[in-house]
Amino acid sequence: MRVNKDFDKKEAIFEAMLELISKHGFHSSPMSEVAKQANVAAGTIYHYFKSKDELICALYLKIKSQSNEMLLKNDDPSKAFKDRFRQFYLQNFNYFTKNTKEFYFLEQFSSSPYINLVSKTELQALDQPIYDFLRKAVFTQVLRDISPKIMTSLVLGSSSALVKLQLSGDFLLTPSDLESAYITCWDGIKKQ
Amino acid sequence: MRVNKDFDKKEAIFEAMLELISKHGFHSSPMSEVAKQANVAAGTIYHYFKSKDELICALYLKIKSQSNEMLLKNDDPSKAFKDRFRQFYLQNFNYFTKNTKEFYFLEQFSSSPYINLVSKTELQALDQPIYDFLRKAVFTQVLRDISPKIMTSLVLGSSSALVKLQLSGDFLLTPSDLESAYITCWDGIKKQ
Amino acid sequence: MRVNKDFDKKEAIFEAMLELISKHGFHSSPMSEVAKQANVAAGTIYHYFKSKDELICALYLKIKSQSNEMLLKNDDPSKAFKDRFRQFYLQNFNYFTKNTKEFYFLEQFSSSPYINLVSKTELQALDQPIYDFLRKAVFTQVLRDISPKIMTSLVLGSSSALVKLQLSGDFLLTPSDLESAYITCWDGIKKQ
Amino acid sequence: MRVNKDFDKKEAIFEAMLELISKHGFHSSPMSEVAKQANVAAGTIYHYFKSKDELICALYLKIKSQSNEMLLKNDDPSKAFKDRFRQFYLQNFNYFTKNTKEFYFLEQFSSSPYINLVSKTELQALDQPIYDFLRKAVFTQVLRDISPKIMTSLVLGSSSALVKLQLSGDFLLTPSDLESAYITCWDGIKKQ
DNA sequence: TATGAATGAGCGTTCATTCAT
DNA sequence: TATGAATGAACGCTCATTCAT
Repeated sequence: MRVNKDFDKKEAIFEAMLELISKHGFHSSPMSEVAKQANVAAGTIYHYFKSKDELICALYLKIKSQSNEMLLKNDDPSKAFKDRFRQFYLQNFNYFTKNTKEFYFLEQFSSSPYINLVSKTELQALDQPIYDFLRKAVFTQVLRDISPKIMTSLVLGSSSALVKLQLSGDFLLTPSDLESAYITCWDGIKKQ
Repeated sequence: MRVNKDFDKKEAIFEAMLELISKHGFHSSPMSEVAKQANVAAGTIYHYFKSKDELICALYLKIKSQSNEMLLKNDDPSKAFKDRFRQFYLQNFNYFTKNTKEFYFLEQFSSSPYINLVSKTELQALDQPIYDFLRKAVFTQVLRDISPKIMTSLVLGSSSALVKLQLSGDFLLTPSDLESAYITCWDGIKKQ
Repeated sequence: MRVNKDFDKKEAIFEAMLELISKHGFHSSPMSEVAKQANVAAGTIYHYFKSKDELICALYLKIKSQSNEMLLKNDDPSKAFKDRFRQFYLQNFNYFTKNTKEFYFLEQFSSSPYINLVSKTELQALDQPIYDFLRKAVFTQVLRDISPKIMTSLVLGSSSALVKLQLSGDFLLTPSDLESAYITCWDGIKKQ
Repeated sequence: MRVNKDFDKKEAIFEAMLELISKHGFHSSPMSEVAKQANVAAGTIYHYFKSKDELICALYLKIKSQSNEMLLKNDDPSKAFKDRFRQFYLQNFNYFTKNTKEFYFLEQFSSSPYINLVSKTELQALDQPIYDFLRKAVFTQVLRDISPKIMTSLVLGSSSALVKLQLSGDFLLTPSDLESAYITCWDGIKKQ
């Protein structure tokens, strides 16, 4: 099937770029290498993407949306919010700790000027589920009364710092370390 | 004077590289442009640094050590730890919010494979003051009993996420927002 | 046709490099000039050769093997060895005297550290025909009983010195000069 | 003393350049490295030599004249010419076999376009002693009646080929090999 | 005379992109 | 659609040479 073939190639290109950038960074990930790893010709990439920048941006949106989907996948709105937050916090750690290529890529991209190439509204749309998740808890007075944007930043910031610590290899977090980290975060943001 | 001239050129090169990378990223900061902005010949850079990579790494160590020094500059050990923490937390925000080039550069560097080019012991030495600042508070039971490494990650992670939020332009934090953020962090990490 | 185009470009690059090096030496034969003379883009050279050094070495092996083939092309094993030797000796002179680019290039290469970049076994294989040509004559007691390696050196050394003399322009060898040179060499190496 | 100091520096520069070129070739012997090895500042070289090319040419003339002087140093005109020739031939081999830097440098220089930078008359003057040595023997009918220029070429060519063979490491010549080589050469050139 | 920091043209090489097939 | 040879601008870097000290 044509569609599947297309899908496969595009997917292979994405996968190759992800692998290369996560490992070597933007400036050591030439298109020729992407082509080689994706088993396509260099020119083929340009049938799917206008330019290297566009490919990288598309990859970012794809990975970002995939991961965000993952993070709330097991959310159960019928549970107590504290439990839902714990589930979310640990899920985040586990997901990126196991999908390191995705983590390294997202970190690099969002810390670099590349981030300015994607529209802010598109970015906000991607973070909307997490944002909403926290915002509702603010409105229902489960969480402190601070701007949901700030709250989202604080939670995600500390959470990804935790992933970075684990991946650095300097410190291996035990399950009980994780519980401590989660409760530290929770005690900070909960309605006092 | 020789020493001053050297200092000036090396400093000018550092400054030019910092400006370029913070604005355009590693791969859009050619040495030729660095030379131009630093008002030196291209070859001159190579009297001070063996390679582009070495220059970038040296710049990282310089900026990182300068900023870390700033963060605890006004620390007053005679005060209550909570106040000292507040001072540190706000100082961090203010410093990077005003020195955006430094912030963008540090973020990019530490999120990229470049970070692997500097020795871990050297990195740890740079973070030692902050690490010690928090560690002592853990030992004196002012803070929760969790690993100082984890605590450092959580605090710095949430703090730099806050800076990122401010610099993104999406949300301008008021002084009272900052107070909320600080107290959120504090309530999380303090001994319960 | 692909094959012919490849052949043409590679050949053109070889030809351009040969011309430049024979005329200006290694260090005054920039790749940009090679590209220009070969009517290809600079980058194209790197589809065919990994580096300048590799191109130069490949060129040496090509020229060396081509010339060695020439030298014994008209050898007629049914003739008396003395006649065969004369034919070989004069052929050598004539070939290099007419193909001066090849001569200058081979001389420069084999006198320079470049020679260490090609494997000795590969080099020996190229000289094998000439070596065998003389070795057999030693074994059949037509030539003096000295090591074929030494004999090969003596013969080729004096022969290429002759070419150098002619090409220097200081002295134009007549046919009878050549006969004298040949017989001088022959009288030295023949079984006394 | 000034003169001695000058002499020392110039000598040190010569020595450094000789060492570098013999080992790495012209294009891997930067002036900065010459300066370092000679223990002088880069600029100092330009007090003694106008340019790199001039330094290299001066070095050639110096080495060439030194070695040529060596080659006939022990010549004893009262002996039989055959013995004098043998002495010369072996001396040549021994000298270059022991002074390999000089040999490699001379070979590289005289095979490269550099040779065109020195005046032919100057070159001829340097080779005059050897030329005369053989010419007289031609005139006195000890040697074949062929042009002394050709004779010089043949002898020196085969002789330096022998040195090359030895230095290549492929074949270690014994004293008896040397005798064979000498007599081969002699039997070729002597009056038949 | 001696220094060595500074220069900048020019080098070898890379790589995003194109286009004839 | 897919290819990959070809392009050439631009890169990081070198190095012969200069000149203020």
